[in-house]
Amino acid sequence: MGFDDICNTGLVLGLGFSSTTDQKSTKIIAPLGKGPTSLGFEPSLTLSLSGDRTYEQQATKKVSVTKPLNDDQSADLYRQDSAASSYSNASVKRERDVGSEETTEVEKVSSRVSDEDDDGSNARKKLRLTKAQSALLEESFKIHSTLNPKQKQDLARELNLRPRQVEVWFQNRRARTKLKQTEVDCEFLKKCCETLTEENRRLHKELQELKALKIAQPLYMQLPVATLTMYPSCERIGGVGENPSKNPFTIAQKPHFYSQFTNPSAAC
DNA sequence: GTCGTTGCCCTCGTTACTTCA
DNA sequence: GTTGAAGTAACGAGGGCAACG
Repeated sequence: MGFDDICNTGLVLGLGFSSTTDQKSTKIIAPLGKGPTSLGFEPSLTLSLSGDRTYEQQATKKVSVTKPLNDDQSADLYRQDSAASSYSNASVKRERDVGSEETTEVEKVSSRVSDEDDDGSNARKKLRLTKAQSALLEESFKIHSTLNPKQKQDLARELNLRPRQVEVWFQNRRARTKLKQTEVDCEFLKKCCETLTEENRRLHKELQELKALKIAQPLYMQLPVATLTMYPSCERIGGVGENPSKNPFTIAQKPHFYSQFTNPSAAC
């Protein structure tokens, strides 16, 4: 007896993925309003992820980037800053130290970097931002995950950092945020997978029980309908209540030809 | 209107450095 | 003091978009 036999019993076990599946048996709600949008699918059974863009900056990215370019003031500021640079390399050109003239004692680290810049050494510089700097950057990030040139300039001036440093910090911050969100999404999907696996296992077990019941009781020995116990899942699959005529268990609802031999207590 | 170029910014992946257990 | 892991600043590559000629 194989799977085909199961199918021949007239019992139907439905467990699959569909975007419109009635999912009342498993109620999993995304813990976050944000979903794993990086994945190209939505587990349909209960993983009705919102589909909201996880990172709103995706939508606002170009706005925040391009809009300021239309702002003559900020664009001029940026161009002015660019013009002040004597570097030709694009990446180096960004390394403008606009705030170096306002160095304070708080920013000794960044000052050190500026000094090294003056050396012209090509060694990679790495500084640790002060707590105050990090706090202000975080504060700004909460408000805007991306910065327009003017905001960048202002923030850099306020922090006594180069605009490029602010820019890099925001880039890295976005990356870290995305990474964290991905990890959260991953955990969520793992839990969903476990739940679905468990549900699948349970339904298979249920099916086996029903199958065994079917075998134990030949057709002419079917129990009267009143004695049948309908499993909740079967009710769902069978559509009981919607249209009784489509009930897969209707065979016992009609008086059977051999009903006089029916023995509810027959165990074999 | 279309095309090529330029400039800017982005993400992604990586490297290098710092901090901490 | 050493070491490995984690965190993170910095970088380069590649791509998208807008402005311009």
